[in-house]
Amino acid sequence: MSQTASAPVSRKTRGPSTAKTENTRLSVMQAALQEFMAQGFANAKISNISRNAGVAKGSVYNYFPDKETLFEGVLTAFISTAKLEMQAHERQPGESVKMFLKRVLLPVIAGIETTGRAQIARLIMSEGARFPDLAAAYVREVHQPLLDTVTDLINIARAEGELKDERLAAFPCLLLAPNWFGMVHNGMLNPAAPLDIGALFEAGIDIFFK
Amino acid sequence: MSQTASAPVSRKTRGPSTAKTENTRLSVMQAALQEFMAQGFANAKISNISRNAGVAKGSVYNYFPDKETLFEGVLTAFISTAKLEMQAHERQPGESVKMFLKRVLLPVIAGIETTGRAQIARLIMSEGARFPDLAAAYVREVHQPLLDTVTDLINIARAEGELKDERLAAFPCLLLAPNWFGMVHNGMLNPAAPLDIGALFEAGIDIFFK
Amino acid sequence: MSQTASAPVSRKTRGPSTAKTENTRLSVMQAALQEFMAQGFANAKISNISRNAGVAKGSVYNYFPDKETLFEGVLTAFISTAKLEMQAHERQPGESVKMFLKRVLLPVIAGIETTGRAQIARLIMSEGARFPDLAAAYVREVHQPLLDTVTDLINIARAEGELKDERLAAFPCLLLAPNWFGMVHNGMLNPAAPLDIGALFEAGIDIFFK
Amino acid sequence: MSQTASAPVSRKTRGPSTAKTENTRLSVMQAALQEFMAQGFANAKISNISRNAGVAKGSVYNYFPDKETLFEGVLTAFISTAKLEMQAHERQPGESVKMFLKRVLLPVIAGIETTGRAQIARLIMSEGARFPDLAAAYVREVHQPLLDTVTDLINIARAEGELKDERLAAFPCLLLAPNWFGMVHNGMLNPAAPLDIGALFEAGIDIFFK
DNA sequence: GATGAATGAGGATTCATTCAT
DNA sequence: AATGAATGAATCCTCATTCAT
Repeated sequence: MSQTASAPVSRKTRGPSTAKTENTRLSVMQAALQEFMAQGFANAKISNISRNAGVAKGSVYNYFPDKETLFEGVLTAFISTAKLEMQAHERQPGESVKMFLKRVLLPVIAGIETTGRAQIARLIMSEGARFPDLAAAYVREVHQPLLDTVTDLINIARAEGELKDERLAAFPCLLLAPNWFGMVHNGMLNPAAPLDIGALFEAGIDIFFK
Repeated sequence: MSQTASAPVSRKTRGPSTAKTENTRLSVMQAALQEFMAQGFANAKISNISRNAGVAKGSVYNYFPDKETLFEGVLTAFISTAKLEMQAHERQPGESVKMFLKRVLLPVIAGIETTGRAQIARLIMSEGARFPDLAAAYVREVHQPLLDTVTDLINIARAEGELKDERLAAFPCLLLAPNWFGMVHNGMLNPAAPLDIGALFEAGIDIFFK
Repeated sequence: MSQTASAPVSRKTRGPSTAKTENTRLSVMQAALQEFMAQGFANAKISNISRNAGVAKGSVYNYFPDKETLFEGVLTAFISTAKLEMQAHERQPGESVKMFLKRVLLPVIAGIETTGRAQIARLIMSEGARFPDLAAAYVREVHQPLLDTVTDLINIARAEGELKDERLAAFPCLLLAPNWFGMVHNGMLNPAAPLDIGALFEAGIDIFFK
Repeated sequence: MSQTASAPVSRKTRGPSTAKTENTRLSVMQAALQEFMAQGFANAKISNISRNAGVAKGSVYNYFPDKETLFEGVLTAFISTAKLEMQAHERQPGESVKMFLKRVLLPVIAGIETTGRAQIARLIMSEGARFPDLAAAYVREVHQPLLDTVTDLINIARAEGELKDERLAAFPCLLLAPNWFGMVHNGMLNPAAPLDIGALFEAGIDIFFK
């Protein structure tokens, strides 16, 4: 990294440009994500993906050896994207856990439908049973970290006397359950009358934290 | 069977063949439910269903015109089965809503995985987006009635002063959210480490009701 | 190689790039031969050939317009290589035809598996029906010359009284038949228990020449 | 077999007739054999096979799970057919081994091209390297039994003093080598000028047996 | 009604070949 | 000349559905 600007590292290799290649891969992945989210794995068509990506059918196979790998690859990639970077946030001096949750976590949850996170979670719900590795990746990358964070906060609240009830500490996932119900409701049970997941989550916070 | 040939009862609409037919229809439906629950709609094979039902592949089509109708028919039928007959229960004199919930609803929820109700719910979660009518039927027959019952109870608890917080009354579904999270967890996120949904639900009751 | 830079020989048709080009062509041909021998025509992959040749896939097409031409080109070239240079050898004074065959031809036949000749012959056997031109080239360049040589020798042996039986003269190919059987056996029928083609051929000589 | 005509055993089961089914299987197998012999495995098209069999493409898969199994199944079946039933023949009193070979084996070999045996042998030669199980089956069912028979006869001829030379006893396959060369010649090297394999084989017999 | 062989539309996948860089 | 990503025709295989028996 001590290299100065006078040393142009990226010398184009011969042949097709690397940039174009990366664009193609990205197009394919985005088109695939759309198709899988809209149709599910079994109903998704490679031909739809390639068409929407603006490439030939065979091009998809230049990047992923088969449909299954494409599915897992795309989902895994977007799962990483979906990671909530909670650890970057700190409680401010004198801020209660409840306030911290509302300030930091609530906006994220409230935007779950608009950022695509709910879509991914629903795809995991739909296909997780048939793609255990994928589900495991989702849990490892997204669900468990969030649950761990929430668990820590609950324990802190207990220690600091903010939280009297020990039940939530026994089942921290209760704090997140409203989100899951909301996503199920909005995507599967009754998409015509979607719930406001932010409101749901906030109500939960209010109840759990007295 | 003690009926002799001398008693040829006139029957245009009902006969011995009808009973056999009904048995066959039932075999097909049960086999279909198993297959759909295990594989999802797209991966379910009519041939598996007919084999497990002990009939020929073509016979399935004597009862259901196509796979989709079979799916919706079977699910709809078993959804009715899954209805919780809460209305048959009454609060006992002096019983709090909380106690009533624990006495009547908790056992049902606790057995959700063993009675097949969770399986059906998960199938709705997996396929609901692609079968809105089915999802609507599930909501109408199962989810909404339960939610209505719970809502009523919450309102009663509020009215009787048992429940101080008005948030639960605003979002009664919060009471049921833990169940949904549990079903998602056990079926899709981490089947290897299933949660005790009964315990989860009970903890929720304890927290929500003080 | 001792030529210095101060001797820029004028060469319009030949240049440094030509040498490089020839090397590339040779790499491709060798890799192609290996691939075709190992996989047969239909199963051979251009991508394997280019990889093993250390060039890009497209470069193969700078030298051969298509797979078929590559196949025939490579085989034809190596067929020439496989030519047995029998005509360079002379019978020594007093040497019987039988002795001459054992001294000159037997070693060649005995080494047929290790020199790659058997591999090429087997490729001709596998693909000859689909590439008649190739088979014809093989016959013209390799098989027929050997057969002619052998025929001449048999006639000489007959004339010189070394060979009493006229049947071999009628069917000189009988002398070569053991080789073909050996190659079929070793490559197609039972590669796990290869025959010693040299021994087979020698036994044939011994029997044919009394 | 003591059953009289008054006991019609074959009662039609419900559904499609078994006879038609067997016809279909046979059509498919024959069409497949033709296609594979004409094109080799890799170039054979299932669509050609089904068309020539007069059935739908999918019907082929009712009998064989995939192309490879079809190939091996068909070949294996016809290999059994190709078995030479030599053991049914006995040397007549006073008949020399040589005469016996000419009376019994020669006609079979002479008709090798017209009975389809040569075609099958050539298919084994073409594909044996890629289908070792098939080659093994051919050796086990066809080649080895014939070689064993021939070996026995050679040993008998040796024992009875008809055959002086011990070389043939050491390499009995030499007796069969002319056939293989003939098949290679006629199918792969020079189909335009086919050899008379019967004449070739007979000349071999004459030479080997003095 | 029951049967299961036959059907063929549909979709995943391969790979020789092209061509912009 | 060299490169290798892009192409798409070609082919295997699946499986819901039909229908003669």
